Amino acid sequence: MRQAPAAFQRGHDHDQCVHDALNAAIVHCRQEGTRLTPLRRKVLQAVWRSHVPLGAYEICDALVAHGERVLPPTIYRALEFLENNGLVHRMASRNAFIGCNQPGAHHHGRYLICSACGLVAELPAGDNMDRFIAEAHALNFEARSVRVEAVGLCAACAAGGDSGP
Amino acid sequence: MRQAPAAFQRGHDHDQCVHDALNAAIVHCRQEGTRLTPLRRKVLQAVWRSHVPLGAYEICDALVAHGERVLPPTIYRALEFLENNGLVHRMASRNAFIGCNQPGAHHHGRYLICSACGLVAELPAGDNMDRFIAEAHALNFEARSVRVEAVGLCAACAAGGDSGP
DNA sequence: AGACAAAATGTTACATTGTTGCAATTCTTT
DNA sequence: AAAGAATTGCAACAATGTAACATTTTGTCT
Ligand SMILES: [Zn+2]
Ligand SMILES: [Zn+2]
Ligand SMILES: [Zn+2]
Ligand SMILES: [Zn+2]
Repeated sequence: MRQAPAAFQRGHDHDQCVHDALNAAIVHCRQEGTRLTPLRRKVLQAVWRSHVPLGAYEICDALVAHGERVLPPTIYRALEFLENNGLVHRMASRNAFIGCNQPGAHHHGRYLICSACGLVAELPAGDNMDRFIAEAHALNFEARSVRVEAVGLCAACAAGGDSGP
Repeated sequence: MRQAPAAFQRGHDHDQCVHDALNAAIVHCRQEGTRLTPLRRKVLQAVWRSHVPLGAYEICDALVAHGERVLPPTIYRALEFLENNGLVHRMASRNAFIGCNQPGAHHHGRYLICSACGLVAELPAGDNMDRFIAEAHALNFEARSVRVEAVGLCAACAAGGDSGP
């Protein structure tokens, strides 16, 4: 069996996980010439601190808990920036946001969502995306972006495990 | 090129489309022993009248326009019933609902969503679903339901066409 | 440095979407 | 008919998302 995504590994070094994501974002924005301001960095950090997608108002609360007073419009604007720059993804089915582990603007997304603990892992794009796009094309539909969301149980929860980090 | 889904065929007999869907729902509920009450039937009809997904409040408005006074909680309950019985699907990315053309409780969903005219077509489950589930399984994730949403342009809109029904 | 323009953030007020709780009604079973 | 379950009506409310405008910060050009 292949290695489970980091989000599902209960023992993984999550501080490192967040740290690496922030560094990758800093590098990415420098390369693109976009501005990862302190506020945006804090929002991104809050999102990454959880492998369970966070809602906009939960991000507000998280920042307030860190002594930052930030209101919804500001959060939504920061999230808009982060999403446009491929640093977070919006999980529409949950009204919540998750950090992207493969920054770089627009790409198709494939997600595994545990219905028990809420953890979400993003998979790298696979060739079944291309097959689906080809299938749509045969129906005369030009697909620009494709999202696949699988809801089920992660290994820990399937094993009757406790809720995760 | 294969035949485009009915939702994307501007000339299709949409009255027939709605009529067939309602009949299929009636048969399905009779078989399952569930109750497609007048209210639920009206909600289902309102949803089917549009191949563009309707929000809950739009359904309210549609019913009011037909002389029915119905409030949100009632709509949401009817939609919950319809979704549980596989008669409508919720498009989370749009906070809206679309009729299912292949009733029968829980099945994976694959949708083509036109970003220009908003029309949505549901495709029958394909084998790329199975491949994806197998891939998830190899990562120790038990997928129970999978949704694929492709956003792009339908043939009419790609051709610079007008907005559709 | 000083002046200006652009971008980002703060703030208020509001719009939209979805839910809780309970009363009234309708359907089913005894 | 009487009791019990399911459905619907209704009022109030919670959660999510946005519009409009003021203020601050940042970058650029003299
Ligand atoms: Zn982590
Ligand atoms: Zn889990
Ligand atoms: Zn139709
Ligand atoms: Zn279209």
